[in-house]
Amino acid sequence: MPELPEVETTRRGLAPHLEGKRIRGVVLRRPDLRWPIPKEIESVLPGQRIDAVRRRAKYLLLDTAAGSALLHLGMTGSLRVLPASTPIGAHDHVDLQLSSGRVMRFNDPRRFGSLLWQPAGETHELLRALGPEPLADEFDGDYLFARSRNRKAPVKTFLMDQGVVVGVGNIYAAESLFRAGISPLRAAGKVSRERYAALAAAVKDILAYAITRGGTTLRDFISPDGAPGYFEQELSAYGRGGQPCPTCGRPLKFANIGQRASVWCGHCQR
DNA sequence: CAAGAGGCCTGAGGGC
DNA sequence: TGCCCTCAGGCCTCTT
Repeated sequence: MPELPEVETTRRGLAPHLEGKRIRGVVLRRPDLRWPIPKEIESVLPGQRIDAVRRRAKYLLLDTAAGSALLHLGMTGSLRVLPASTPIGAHDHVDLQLSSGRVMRFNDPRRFGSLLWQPAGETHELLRALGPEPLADEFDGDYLFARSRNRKAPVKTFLMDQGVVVGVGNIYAAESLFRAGISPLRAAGKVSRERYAALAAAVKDILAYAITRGGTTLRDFISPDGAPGYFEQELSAYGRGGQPCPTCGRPLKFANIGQRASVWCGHCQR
């Protein structure tokens, strides 16, 4: 499930294939993904040149002079750059035909992903309420401390709120809280400034490192070498419920928190 | 405003 | 071997 490192890895894989190329045509095999695909994708995008491939939160933005195509990978979305002759497979919903002769193909079995449009100079509604980027300087312990006062929701839920900070999903929330030694069940408003400093540092370290590993869950990758993500080999908590804590050896606890599967160490995380 | 629940969607995996 | 059920979960939207 793509979180920030996977989306960033995708962006880095796509950029050399897309930047400076022109979009020759768009093929939509369904009229909608999570939301209806806006008409501009077919009426405005063809003929545009892609000036840059950017990432904001878990969205990818393909910038053109007319505006930006917004892509979200949802749970199961993937983007690949392929020879135009590559046969269509199941769940291949969208093609962008490139002036290089290749196509960027959007595959998404569960269709939680989206393809949207943002006119030049405007910010799409869905991007407006997003919190800061976790790797930006403005995201730190003091910020988390200030935002969390009087919040009674579990700190894990708070950390996964995209209005608080973007890009941290279930995997990296579990790993960051483990690293910082904070119980995911603790009320967000009851975590000290010092411990939030440790948490912010853990989020930054883990996300940055996961990016260097190519993310956690990308398998069908778009780069020419087809490299998958390797970070899953280094997960301490996520998906390891019942197994020994890497630090103290006691069995890791497992429960749903905020309707999300959660794993933590009842001894090391308080 | 905050918090919790519902819903979207399909493949994987377990049980029988 | 094959069917059925449950689960996975980002994140928007609705309800309380």
